[in-house]
Order: sequence, then C-alpha cells, then structure tokens
Amino acid sequence: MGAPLPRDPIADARLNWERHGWSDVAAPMAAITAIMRTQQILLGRIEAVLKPFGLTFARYELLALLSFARSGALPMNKASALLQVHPTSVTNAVDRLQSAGLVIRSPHPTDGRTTLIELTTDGRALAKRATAVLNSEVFGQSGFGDQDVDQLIRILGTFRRNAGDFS
Amino acid sequence: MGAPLPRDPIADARLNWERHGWSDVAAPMAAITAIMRTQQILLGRIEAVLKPFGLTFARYELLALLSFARSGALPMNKASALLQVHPTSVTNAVDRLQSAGLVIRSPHPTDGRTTLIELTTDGRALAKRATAVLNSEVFGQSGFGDQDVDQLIRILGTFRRNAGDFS
DNA sequence: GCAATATACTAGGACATCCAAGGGTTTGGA
DNA sequence: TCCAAACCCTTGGATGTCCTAGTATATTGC
Repeated sequence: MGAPLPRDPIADARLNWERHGWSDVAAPMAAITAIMRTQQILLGRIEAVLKPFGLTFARYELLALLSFARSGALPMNKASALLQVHPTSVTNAVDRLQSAGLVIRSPHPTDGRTTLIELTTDGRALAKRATAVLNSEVFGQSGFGDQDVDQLIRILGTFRRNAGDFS
Repeated sequence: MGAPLPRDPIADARLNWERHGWSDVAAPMAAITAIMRTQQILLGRIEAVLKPFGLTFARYELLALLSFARSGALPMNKASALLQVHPTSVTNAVDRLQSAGLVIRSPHPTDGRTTLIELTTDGRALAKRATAVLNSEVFGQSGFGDQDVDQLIRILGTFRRNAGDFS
C-alpha cells in the first residue's frame, strides 16, 4: 500500500494498551493483531500468483482439494467441512469454477439432497500448474525460518484443536 | 460451522503435499494455511463480541486508533497507513461510522485535499466499552500460552518487517 | 506564474464471507 | 404408513477488501 512505516503499528498498539492499564492482555492483543496482518500479507501474495490463472485462493483451495480426492469428486457439504468455510461460500466458488469449465456439478447417486463437485480435465490441469507456481513463489519463499515454521504449526495446531476445528 | 472433524485437514493437506513430491514446501504450506484458518477463527470471535455494539472489527479498529490519538482526530490517509488497509476501505468504514454518529469528517485546516476523521463523544464512549469487552472476552482468553504469545509476536514481527510493513 | 506531476479522497465494480430463509429430499419415530 | 425433524443446497442481503478510474487540491520545475 505504501512505503514501510517508521514504526511497527502493532508494537505501538501494544504500548497504548499498556499505558491504558490493560497490560494483562496487551501481549495476546498484539499476537492476535499480528496474525490478522500476516494473513492479509500472505493472502495478497497468493492472490497475486493465482491471478494469471484466473483463480482466487478460495477457488484454488477447492480445486486442490478435489485434485486430492481419488475420484476427483466430492459432495459440496464435504468440501465445506474440509475447507472450513460456510456452505454458501462453496456454492459461490463452484458457480464460478463451473462457469470457467473447471468443475461440473453432478447428482449424488443415492442421496437426492447431495450434489457432487467433479474436476474436469481442464480443472485438474490448471490445479497442477497453479500449485507448481504457488509452491515455488509463495510456499518456497515464505520468509519463515524452518524452526519458526515448526513453531507456527505447533502453536496454531494446538489453537485450532482447542477452538474445535478437529479432535 | 459444525462438529470437530475427526482429522486435522491441514495435517492431511501436508501429507498430500509430501505424497506428491513437494516435501520441500509442505511445512511452510501447512504453516501458512494454519495462519489463514486461525485468522478466520479469531475474526469470528471478535465479530461476535462486537456485534452487540453495532461494530465490525474494521470499524472498531478505526475507532480504537482514533481514541489513542491525542486530539481524537486523524487524516484519512494516516489512518489508512496505520491500519494498513486500502484507502477505500477507510472511506467505507468512515461512511458507516459517520452514519452511526461515532465519527465526523472535518476539513484539514491547511491541506484542502485532506479530510480529518474525528471521534464524537459517543464514538469515544463506545470504543471504550467495546475495548473492555474485547479485552475480557477475546484477548484475555486467546487460548495461546504466554510463551507461545511471545513466539508469535517474535515470528510474525520478523515476517512483517521483512514483508515491508515497517522498518 | 503556469503547466506537469503528485497526493487525497471517493465512486463503481469484482469477490469472498457470513447469516437468514426457502424449497427439495431423507430419515425416524408414532 | 406418514408426518415432523434433520439435512443439503441455493438465493438474497449485508460487509469488507482490493482495483481502477475520476475529481479536487498541492507541489514542483521551468
């Protein structure tokens, strides 16, 4: 958005919290705010890499998920659960991926309520190409040290479990 | 969204990455995905706490920022830089906060291009009440251990600096 | 002093996310 | 058997974020 700030705004916020007598929660506030900001930075990088493919991160995640399913197909509700997003978000993503010819909807063979999302040949190919670039341009240059990556996985894994993501 | 999953979907994604020969970037992929998901969980908690106040996180952040400014006023571009969001996002937030009577726009005394955002009495009072609840309900119960909070602040601080957030 | 460039804010559009509701399909208990 | 409750997906609405212009005001350079 612009040039680097002369000071870390999150560190400043923490100081403000302490000055106002909220020292007991100043550190977690700073950590949480840092997570929000980091997510924003990472999402920006990812979206920039995916843009040339006509994909967004939400659509890419769905494509990638399908590409790992043996049959290349998953029920919408399953995708919603695994991606941990609201069902309407999956509907939205599928609409756009289907318009782009990357997936198709098909009826579930035994449950009339369920819709299967299926990768097309184009969809599978695009997922592969996008993953390769994402790996080299984003995940391979995350800027996190190996030790820090392990720490993040451990800390956030515990958090997610406690938050009820999985058991 | 639902009951906990039987398995950690991010750990599964990491296994899929390794199975496909991308072991070198599987760990950072998992860490980055975990950050995305953690942000989503935290944002959900924050929005739930702010909802009774008629606030969203974006609007709360602006209110809080203003409440720490000596005069209770800041130029829009300053707010955009400190919150690290696009100027149009600030315009959006100010529109809504102004409709709610929490801030007012006023002209900059010497620069005709600049608009100052100023807290109203109501705005300052609401920021104070919202912060108290956020501190007790979210930051005070983050679910991160003290050591982990320090680790997060260190790791993400380094990342943000390297990403060009501040110098 | 005036034109060219830079800066500040806003309008309009594309996407994503969630919530609330509605219509169709299954399942289960009376 | 049959109807109510549960489940699945979609539609419509509210928000937030970003990008791309477009307008207005300042600054700079000649």
